[in-house]
Amino acid sequence: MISTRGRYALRVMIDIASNQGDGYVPMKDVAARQGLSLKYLEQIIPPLKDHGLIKGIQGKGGGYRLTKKPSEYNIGEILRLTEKDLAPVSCLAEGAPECERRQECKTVKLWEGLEKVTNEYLDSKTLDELL
Amino acid sequence: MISTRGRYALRVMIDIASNQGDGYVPMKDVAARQGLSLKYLEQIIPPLKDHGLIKGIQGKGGGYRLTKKPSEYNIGEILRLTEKDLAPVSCLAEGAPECERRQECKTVKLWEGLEKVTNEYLDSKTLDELL
DNA sequence: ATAATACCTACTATACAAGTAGGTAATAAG
DNA sequence: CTTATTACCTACTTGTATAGTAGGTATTAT
Repeated sequence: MISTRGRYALRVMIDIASNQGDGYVPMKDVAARQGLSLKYLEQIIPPLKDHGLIKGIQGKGGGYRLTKKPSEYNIGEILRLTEKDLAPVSCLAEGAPECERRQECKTVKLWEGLEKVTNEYLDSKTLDELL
Repeated sequence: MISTRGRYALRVMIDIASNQGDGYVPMKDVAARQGLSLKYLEQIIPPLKDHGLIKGIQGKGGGYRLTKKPSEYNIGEILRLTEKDLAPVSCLAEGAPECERRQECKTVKLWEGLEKVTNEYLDSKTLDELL
């Protein structure tokens, strides 16, 4: 299940896209408009910045803006960066210990298929479709 | 993310299908073969019985067996019964309070689409495909 | 100099997942 | 008809992750 981290990140991206104009959008304003905790958003945002999806500028008049056109973001990349893991089961999660039963496991292909289907769906949707 | 409840339920169904022959399979044996806690499985199984997916018989020589052919079970129904909820976000979960932002929410259609995609995938797979 | 912003790290409360525990009721076999 | 074996039932426990709160520092426009 998608947690608040991923859901809020998406709302932040939508909010920035809707309000950036040709300037920068302060997270304080995003938090107020979206009814979310500024302090919590500050913890969610960093991976989006570190991977170049948004650009942040400090100081008065600063804030964030998108680095690409909304149509160039797919939802999957936003969620994969902000959500712990998009894997449908823990044994497919990144950094999960190799399962002893992997060889004889009758269900692993099912889960891999499910992971593929969800990622394909999320990668097929772009940010501008949500505006 | 699919929890142990759903994953174990699936393994139980596979195990019963593989071992029932023309008799009944004790959960004790399933637990031993699968390396799972009997006591925990006993908590997971009831909804499968209550909805007629399996039939239980008490007493010596008792156990469980399937009520249909493996090809007649789809994975989605097994998971929906044993997993708390298959909804991708909490606001789409059963019994969730109506979201105030529902009207203005830009993301709800995305989540509904994701839910549809995952359910369609899981409903398209049958138990016999896992044997 | 000041106010506003991003940026950083530690801590906390709560809920839930994943079991453990200790029984009772039913039934086949000896 | 006693015993062993099974399903079936309900309460309790423990560890971990989520969803924050809290208190700062660094940077920059005015």
